[in-house]
Amino acid sequence: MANIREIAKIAGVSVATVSRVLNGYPYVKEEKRNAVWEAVEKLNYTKNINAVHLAKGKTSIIGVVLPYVNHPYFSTIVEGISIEALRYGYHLLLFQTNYEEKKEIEALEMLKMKQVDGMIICSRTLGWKFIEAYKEYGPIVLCEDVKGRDLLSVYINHYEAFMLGMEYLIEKGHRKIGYCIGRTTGTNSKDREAAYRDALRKINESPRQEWIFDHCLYIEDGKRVVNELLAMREKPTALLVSSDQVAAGIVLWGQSAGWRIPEDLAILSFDNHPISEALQITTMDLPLSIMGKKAFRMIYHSFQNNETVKAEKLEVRLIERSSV
Amino acid sequence: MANIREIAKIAGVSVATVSRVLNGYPYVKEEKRNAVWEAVEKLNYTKNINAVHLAKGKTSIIGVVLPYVNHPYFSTIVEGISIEALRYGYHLLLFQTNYEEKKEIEALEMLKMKQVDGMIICSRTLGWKFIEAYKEYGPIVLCEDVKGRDLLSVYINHYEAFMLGMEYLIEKGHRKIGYCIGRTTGTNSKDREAAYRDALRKINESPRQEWIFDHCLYIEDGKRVVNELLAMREKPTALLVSSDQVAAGIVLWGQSAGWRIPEDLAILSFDNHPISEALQITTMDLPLSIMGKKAFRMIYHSFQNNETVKAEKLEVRLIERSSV
DNA sequence: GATTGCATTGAAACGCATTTCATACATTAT
DNA sequence: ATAATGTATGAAATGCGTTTCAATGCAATC
Repeated sequence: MANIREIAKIAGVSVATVSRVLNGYPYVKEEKRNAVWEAVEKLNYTKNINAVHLAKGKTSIIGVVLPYVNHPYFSTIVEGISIEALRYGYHLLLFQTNYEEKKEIEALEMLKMKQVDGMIICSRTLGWKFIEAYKEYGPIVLCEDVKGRDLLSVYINHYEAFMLGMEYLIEKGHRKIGYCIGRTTGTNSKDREAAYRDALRKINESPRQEWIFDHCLYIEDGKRVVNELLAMREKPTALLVSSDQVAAGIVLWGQSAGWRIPEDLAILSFDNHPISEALQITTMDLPLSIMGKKAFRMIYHSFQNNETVKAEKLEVRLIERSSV
Repeated sequence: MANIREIAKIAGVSVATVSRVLNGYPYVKEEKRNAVWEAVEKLNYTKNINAVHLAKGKTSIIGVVLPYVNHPYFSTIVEGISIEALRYGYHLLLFQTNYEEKKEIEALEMLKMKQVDGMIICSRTLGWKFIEAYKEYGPIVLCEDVKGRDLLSVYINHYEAFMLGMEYLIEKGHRKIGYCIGRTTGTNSKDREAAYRDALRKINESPRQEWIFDHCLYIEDGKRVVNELLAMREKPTALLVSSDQVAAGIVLWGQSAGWRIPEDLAILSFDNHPISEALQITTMDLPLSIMGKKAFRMIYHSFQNNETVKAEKLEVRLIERSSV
């Protein structure tokens, strides 16, 4: 493939002039400009973008770290990031980590190696310290409350959101409440657990381990939850479910086990994914796509080195339907 | 940031030796090797990966072109690609196109510019010719039947799959059959339409335009379909639905309109997404994750320039449940 | 007529790792 | 003892676009 020097030779100008033409800079005579474009045409030339990246010291690529692409929670965030990235001429490099620390570190290393200009971490398992060690190489935004640490953050206050949910259930008369969560580690999960415990404490109920269902991510996990519930002597009367997907699974498999929702089991879930509307599940609307967009913008602003807001909290709201 | 020359200076060796150490090549004395690693440690050095990309002429990045990340059909393919890419040390650059030609071209240009070593096109709107023009810059695999064209392809024969579905519906006694599809253009869609028409012809029914529902992608599109059906004087008795998501929407909103499935409306859909199991929807299992994996492997093989199979057809199978 | 300033343009340096080629020494085979 | 291998190492070329700096040409200002 041709390079800029060949173009220069054919067009009878210097490489600097070719570069000027290619990048639309002024101060090039019309005729030379034309000569360059003609040579470009003739040789079917395209820039080698890796040389550009090297020379400029940046790539216009943002890394996106997430455990699974295939979960609506994450793919909605990515969608948001993607829309905004396109608007500003950025591309997205995907790092699917499966929550393995090694993969997360590899992703961060890509920031240090200048593979990406910035990083959005949708969810992580790696400790703070580790991540902070990389922020000198480029902006990193996390989709969680960083609790005052010096990292960028766009987040939903899951303590508040879960508390809101708990209060709603309690207000509806529930006292025996369980919950389903994707994992028990991670800021978001810890916050939710704290809200759960605090809410129960307020009504003098103590948390019951068997009513806490871990590893609930996908619709089919709802099936497992239903089966476990069926095997229990004492069931909760309500469940807070961290994902509409799982909630849908619980509702559907619960119904096929003969349960009426909410009479036999009330469900309050999170995300406000269209599936919750289809099933009339009461859910907490989480602005995931917006979270993605804001995460991108935060990175983008930090490139313009405007004084950026370090952390931005997004509001949730309860969508009352008929599963509670 | 330090570079390889500084490391060489500090370690008292040449840059070539540093490169050897960094890349684990033999023929370096133990002591020099150690000296290099020490210098690396001391300067907190990391390779500038853009220089590596430039020097090697490749990036170990594969481009993934798709219209929407946020649809289970595509995110499942991406998941498959991602798993396999990770295994072989490749990364994924996402190109969300929204089916805009301009964006698809931009993606292909990235192949020419050597931003990516190869490209997987999950779905496209751009013509063949255009894509073929880029295959000289790297392997391109499409997730559709390329019908003998000289492009790599991993595909599901949607004519057969749709025909299978039609025959199943017909066998169950249906003659008034409609279908829902994501878009009407595109190889896969055209193939499905052909199967639909051919199947109807066999039973001497003529296709009815109002029973063909376009733009059906997400669960909420099912709502629209139900509403349109409710407004019809003569409804079909069965619907072939190209996505489980839409099928789920139809089943759920249909039920809330008082329909019994399959008595009032039979539904046969595609994907075998877990939602179809939860709703007991009869569906055609499409090996989407496998398609992603195979697409990646095809690219990978073409790098090893083994003689590669140019096209691979994947089998589908009907999962009988109770929506027909 | 001299000075200031903008428009044009190219040489060369820069960003940085990889890889080839030549060289030097140490072994092993003949 | 000599040829043939293998080990070890560095200089220099290579991949390629961007950017700085100096220089030249030409028009406007004083």
